[in-house]
Amino acid sequence: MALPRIPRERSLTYGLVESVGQLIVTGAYDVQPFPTEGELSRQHGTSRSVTREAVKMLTAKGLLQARPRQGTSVTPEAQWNLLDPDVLRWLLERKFSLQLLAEFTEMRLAIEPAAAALAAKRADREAIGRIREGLERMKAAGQGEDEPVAADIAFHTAVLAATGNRFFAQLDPLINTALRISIRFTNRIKGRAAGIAHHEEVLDAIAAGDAERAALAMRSLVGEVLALITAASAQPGTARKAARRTALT
Amino acid sequence: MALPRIPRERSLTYGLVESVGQLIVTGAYDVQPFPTEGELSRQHGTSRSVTREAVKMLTAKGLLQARPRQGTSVTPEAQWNLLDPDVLRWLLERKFSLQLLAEFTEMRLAIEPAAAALAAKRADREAIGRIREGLERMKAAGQGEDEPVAADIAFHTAVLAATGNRFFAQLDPLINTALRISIRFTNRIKGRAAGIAHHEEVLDAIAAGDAERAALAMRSLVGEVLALITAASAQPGTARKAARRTALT
DNA sequence: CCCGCACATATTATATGATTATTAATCTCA
DNA sequence: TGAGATTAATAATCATATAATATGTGCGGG
Repeated sequence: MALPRIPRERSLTYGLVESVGQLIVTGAYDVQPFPTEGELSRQHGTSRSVTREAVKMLTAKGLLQARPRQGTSVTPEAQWNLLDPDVLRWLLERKFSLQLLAEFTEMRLAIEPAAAALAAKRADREAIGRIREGLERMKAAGQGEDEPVAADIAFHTAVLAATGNRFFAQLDPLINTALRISIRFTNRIKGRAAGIAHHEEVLDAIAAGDAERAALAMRSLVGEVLALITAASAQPGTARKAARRTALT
Repeated sequence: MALPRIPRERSLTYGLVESVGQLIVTGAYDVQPFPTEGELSRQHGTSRSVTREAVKMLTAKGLLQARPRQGTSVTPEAQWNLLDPDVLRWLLERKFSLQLLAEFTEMRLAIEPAAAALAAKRADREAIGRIREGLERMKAAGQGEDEPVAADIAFHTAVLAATGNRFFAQLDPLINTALRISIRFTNRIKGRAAGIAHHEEVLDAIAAGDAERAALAMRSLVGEVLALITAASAQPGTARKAARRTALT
């Protein structure tokens, strides 16, 4: 039996991508210009090869652009590939804003009901089984920190996978990232019991093959999250507290 | 006045990213293993630095993974970042399939009606102006090849931008890519007059601030495209013809 | 004072060779 | 047979040199 084998992902290069990526999204280079390759190498104690490869990866994610004699620079925020899981994670963890979370949730509100409808239409037994599994885990989970979140995420992941559509499935890492943040935020405000009822309704509708009801149920589920977020952002002070809570390190 | 200044994007590295990216998505490495850095350099006549940087960019897009002693390998297709504009473009241009186009259009069917609704709710005058501009261009366009397509794309781009939501806006390059392919495909089947009427209805609803009507209009617009695509894929032979039409080079 | 051209210059882009770290595969020995 | 040590292949990293490319600078002429 093959071991799960932990992927490395902790080479100097990947480490540099992480650090510099986080620095970029937090706006560290909004005032001072982005350093040249040489400086960047010196600052992080890496060779130029490593630096260049990290810069190239960040370029592929749309965060940087480089031209000879002009130097490397941070691209305008509008060009960042927000749909890259790394970029979204850096933004949500390092530069959290209720505004950003709200915008993402608006997109979830477009995507997830459609996903539930597709899943219902497709009615793949095995896939539905995995959705049910996620729900059971949610119900069984205690008041710990990690397991309820993981179960909730597993539910949404299973729904996206059940669409049989590669693009919906691709949104999974993004929604996972955002959910981890989002749940941490909404759990304080609202108990989990109501949430479970909603999830149950989604599963029922999908299992029954009722696309329209599945979409409606999912819409009300996500819509409630969005309502919580927008309500919180209207209330001054909450944003700062939320940022503190979600910040890691 | 600063010239538009053509971005380079044609360095050896970017060229290599393009070639290898296209080779990967077409499945060239499904049978034979992905070459080692040294071989890849030799095959493409580039130095190891260039090769490594290109590999790193493709790694950032989720197409490759590398580990010492094991070599570089193509990641399972499920891990490819389909939401990266380059990856989607390579797939649609080099390994076109009606199935993929249909799946993407399913996602459009979830996204674009919601975008229209958000645009209507927001009712930003300037943004609506840009949507109208796209529509005017569509009406004015002759039977040329490029301008009608560009105008149609401009319309959809403007709607996404009018949402004021960064994530919807981010989907623009993806939808642009797919639209370029999609229009080329559907135009053969169906005249453009009906299309313009639908677009007009979307604009009217957004301008009137009627979110629900905007969503419905957009849904029927995109839904029609999806119907064309699924109808075509049911009809044998069409797929091959479509692939030939959309293939570049 | 302004324009246009050559030229210097800073920076990324590319090339090359060597060294190190990682890990799959093999071998050794109990 | 199996666990542990060894080997070897490969990416990862380092160091250095050269080339290409924009950007500024200064000079000459109008």
